[in-house]
Amino acid sequence: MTGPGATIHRRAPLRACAQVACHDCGMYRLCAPLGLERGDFSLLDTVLRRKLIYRRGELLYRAGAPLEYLFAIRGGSVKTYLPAGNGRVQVTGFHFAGEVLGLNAIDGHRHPSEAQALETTSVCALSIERFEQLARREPAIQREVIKIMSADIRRHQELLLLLGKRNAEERLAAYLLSLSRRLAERRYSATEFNLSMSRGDIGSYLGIAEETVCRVLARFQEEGVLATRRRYVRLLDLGRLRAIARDLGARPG
Amino acid sequence: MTGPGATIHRRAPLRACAQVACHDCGMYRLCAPLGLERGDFSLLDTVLRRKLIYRRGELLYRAGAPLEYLFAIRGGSVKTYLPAGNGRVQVTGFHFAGEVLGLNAIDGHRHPSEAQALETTSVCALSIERFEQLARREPAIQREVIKIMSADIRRHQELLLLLGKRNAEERLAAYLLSLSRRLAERRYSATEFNLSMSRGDIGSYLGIAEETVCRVLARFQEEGVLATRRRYVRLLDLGRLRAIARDLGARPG
DNA sequence: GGAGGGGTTTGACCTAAGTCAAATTCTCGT
DNA sequence: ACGAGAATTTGACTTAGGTCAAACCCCTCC
Repeated sequence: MTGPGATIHRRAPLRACAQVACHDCGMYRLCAPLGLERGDFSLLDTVLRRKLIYRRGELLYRAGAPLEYLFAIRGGSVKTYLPAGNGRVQVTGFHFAGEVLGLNAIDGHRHPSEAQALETTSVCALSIERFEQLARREPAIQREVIKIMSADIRRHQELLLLLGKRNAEERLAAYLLSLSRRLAERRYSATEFNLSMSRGDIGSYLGIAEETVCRVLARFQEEGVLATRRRYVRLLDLGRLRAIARDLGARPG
Repeated sequence: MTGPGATIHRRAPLRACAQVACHDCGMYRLCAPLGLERGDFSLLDTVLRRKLIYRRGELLYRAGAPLEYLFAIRGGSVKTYLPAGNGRVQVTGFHFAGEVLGLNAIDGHRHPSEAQALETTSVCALSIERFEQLARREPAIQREVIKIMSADIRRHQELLLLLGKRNAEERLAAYLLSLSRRLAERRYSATEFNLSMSRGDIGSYLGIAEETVCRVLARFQEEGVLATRRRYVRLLDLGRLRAIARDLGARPG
């Protein structure tokens, strides 16, 4: 009754809850020069914030708040979003273990966006003052920041393309593939995972209505491209999904 | 016959064709430490590219090409865009005097987007090798790069908001206000200017069809919000335009 | 375990904006 | 100045996807 392609009944196995090792973390190259791994706890205390665990729904920072810490996600996931005036929000990204948050506030020293934990999430928080002191001395750190920001810009550009030029099916297909790729990079299954974000979040991120997300997922399911049950997703036909996304996930040269 | 609010007849006065002084250029803080202003031409030659003038339609760089130069726009305007598969493109930005192009290629060392002159445009081109040599020694340069990239990210986020959450009228109103503000910063008129980009470019940038751009502009004209004749635009009611854009241009704090 | 509530799904309806096509107006090179 | 071609505008028609509303399904908390 639960063979490949069949509808998913009952509850699916939950994701493993592993955290990234420091070695795999996007902030590693920032932390390493600070000697944070060597157990220098007096320094560690001045750099790290106390609260390192956020529950589902808790905020890492508010939009407009002064930049105090850079956050590296150790485990869990976070959404970032911009307030869009009328109480609505535009989700600008979903972030997983190993990613760094807060860099987009570096020049204004104020967070342009807000960050909220999607599930229980543990982070390393790096004091911005400390960070800047050290960065001034250590050009390698700055070069890392530039790399991270550059990658950020590239991701934004892909999203721009998605929002400007793709219909709902293409957006969702590209989204699922991107998720799949990012999870695979973290050694999770590329074809079977739990979404930590709601349909509404996905819709906001992709610029489509919540209901449209549901409808397109239903259509994909009818066509045998994937199976969903609530937040659990199994991708059944990656080839077809890529065709729908028109190779947005493909990397040239 | 040509009073305020009236239709524009015949040809409108052309914009003044001033270039920014080095002092007002976004690359100034990058150039200054290199001593480029002091007439050190032997250094200048190793850093600057020969061709400094691009005609309308000429490319500054192609998508996928290796990063060779950073470009600072001295005068004129440039559009950047991503190839979107099917031969179509997504315009990702319009750039004016004082802005720096190419930074989004810094970590990949390949241009993710393509840049094309919208009119006769003069630039300073800074060799990336030279730049990186110098940046390694001079942390101040890197800090400037970080600032410029950070501002870039913020602009992208505003655009994301526009593409994800606004209808055609709101997008166009916000676009015109943003143009107006940027031109005013460069000491042009905030209410009267020539667009250097086509309706198609605007539509691509805003994620709407060329025809929709025309129709919305026509509607604005009927309502007395602005007057257009071809690429010449006069904003007649900034208040109303801001209301339509729902204060996207407003700066909090 | 039952009530409550948030997230999800589905249906009906409607509108903003896309597409196709043709007319018109400029621009630019010769 | 002229002609070719590009950009813009307008119209007619179509449709993807938004909105509103109701049902449903879990999950949590008491």
